[in-house]
Parts: sequence; C-alpha cells; structure tokens
Amino acid sequence: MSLKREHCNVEGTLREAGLSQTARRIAVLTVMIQADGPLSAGEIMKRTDPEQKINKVTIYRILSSFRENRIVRELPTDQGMNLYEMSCRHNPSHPHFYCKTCRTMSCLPPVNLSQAQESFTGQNVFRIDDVHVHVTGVCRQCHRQDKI
Amino acid sequence: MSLKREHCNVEGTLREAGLSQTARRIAVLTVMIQADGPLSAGEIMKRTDPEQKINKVTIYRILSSFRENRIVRELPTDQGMNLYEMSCRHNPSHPHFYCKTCRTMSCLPPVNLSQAQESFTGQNVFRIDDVHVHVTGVCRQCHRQDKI
DNA sequence: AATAAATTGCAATCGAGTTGCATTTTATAT
DNA sequence: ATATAAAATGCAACTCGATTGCAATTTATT
Repeated sequence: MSLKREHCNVEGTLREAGLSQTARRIAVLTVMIQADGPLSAGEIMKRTDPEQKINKVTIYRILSSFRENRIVRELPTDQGMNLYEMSCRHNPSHPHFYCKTCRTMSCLPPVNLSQAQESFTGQNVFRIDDVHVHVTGVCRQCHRQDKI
Repeated sequence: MSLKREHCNVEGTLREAGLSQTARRIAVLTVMIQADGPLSAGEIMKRTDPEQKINKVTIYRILSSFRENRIVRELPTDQGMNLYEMSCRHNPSHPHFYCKTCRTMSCLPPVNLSQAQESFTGQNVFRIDDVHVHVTGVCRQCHRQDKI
C-alpha cells in the first residue's frame, strides 16, 4: 500500500456501491484511501477529523457496509481485532506481514497462488472467494534497533 | 489434520516443554491430539471430561502456555475468536479453509511457499517465523446440499 | 509428611464489536 | 424551496471472547 500512487475517487466509489454520500462515509473513505497500511477501527476514528466526533458504532457500521460492498478488506489479527484496508484495483489482494516486535502490520507484494489454489480444489473446496497469506516475524527496522 | 494417524505422546510433550504434568494440562492436550481439526477454547472445554469442570480461565492459560511452547498453533478467525490445533511433526503448518455457509474451519494440505518466502525477504522483513494461508469460500458439502 | 513454587478457580473486569431505539440527515418528489 | 419517507447516526446498554487479581489448591521436591 505504501507504493500506491493512484487513488480511488471517493464520490465515485460510494456511487458505484449504491451508498449515499454522507459526511461520515466520505470522511472514513478518505482516511482509508490515504492510509499507507491496514488500520484498526479505532485508528480510523482518530484519523477522521476530531471535530466531527464520529461515534464508534457509526465507524463499525460504515466499515461493515464497505466490507459488504468490497470497498475494504477486513484482516483478522492475532490480537483479536480487525484491521481494514482498501480493496480496489489500486490495491489488489496481497500478503501481510506482522512484526512481533513493533506489533505493526505492513503490506507485502502480491504472490502468485495459482498453483496453491489448484491443490485446494481437490479437497472439500467448492469455491474459493479469498486467499489471504499472513506472515509473522521480525521486521528489519526492529532488528537494526536491537529490539530483539 | 483428518489424515493424521500418528499422534504425539502427552507426557513426553509436556516434559519436553518443561511443563508440569497436571490433570488439566493432560486433559487439554489429550483433546487437542485427538481433534480432527482446529478447535475453539469453548469446544476444548466441552471435550474435556465434563466431570472435571475445568474453568475457562484455566483453559485459556493452558492454551497460552501451549502456544508459547509451540505445542499448539493459534488461528485467528473472521469471527473475532481463535481456534487451536496441534503444532508438531505429525501436524505441520498448512493452509486452512473457512466455509462461509457452514461456518466451519477445516484443514488443507501443506503448500510449498518457498518461492513466496523468497519474495518476502526483499521487503522490510528480517525474519519469518510463520506463514499462514487462510482460504475463504464454500465447501463441496454445502454446495451439494443447495445451501447456496 | 513438609515445604515452596506452580497451578487452578472464582469474581470481576477488559475491550472489540453489536443491538435497540430515538434523533438527525439524506434523497426524492412535489 | 419545502415536504416527506427512507436511510444514517448517536447514545446507552449489552454481548462475548479473553484477561487480571487474589485466594485456595495441587504439584514437584526435600
């Protein structure tokens, strides 16, 4: 996501999803588009203009509607909560890397999983809707800083 | 996991991990070894002899110590809770498949991710400890039963 | 059997996420 | 522009998986 230069259009994205253009949805979508990595619901709330004081219930409902409309992807974490990132042609599905030391989730370049997907279809799998690769370890930055 | 025929030894596993042989730990580990797929903390509690009435706090503490000692793997789910499975030579790391229809998690055969892992090391990744592939979709059984 | 250390149970609590309902805002038609 | 119905939002209370503090029990060791 950090290499993303092209962005989705806020109004167009909402229109195409059939969602009305409310101040809250525009604020959340703007934060999501400008993010350089997956964000938690709490972080999204913080990044929307604090003047607005968007209620957390509203944040969750907006994120649900975005997820249902495939505007965002939801990433369950080891910490028992979800992170969200844009799901659009500018940000195709890709693996994620969780650094145990700094406890941050970052993005990795897409991986060709076609071979893996073929091996899945021999199983009790009828249809694959999503494949998510989750990598855990230590990032270079933390290693340099002798945190480990 | 359903193809697993060889099992780990309960006492030996605890001894090697340096964990004392308590009735609770033996009960939980026995359930884990006999399981044919990932289990939730609640399911593990149910499967231990109900006579024992193990407290849920104890279940969570035992699972934490097992996770720290790499006796079990923890799988975060889209439903905001964790599932657990054995992590031993009889049950190497493998992808998991979540069926949206019956809402069950099952196991898929291991996938060679060496190529993918190589592409990760060029990033801000210093060390990889774990790679988990999470597949979502619909299973054959649900499709046959016209649930979709 | 005696002892210290580790484990367990209980009650209370945490925190991410959800629900019901009243209020406000949006889209649409006049 | 104004009225209206439908949709979105805020608030309070709640759910539920998971955690914490502390007292009671069990384990490993002498």
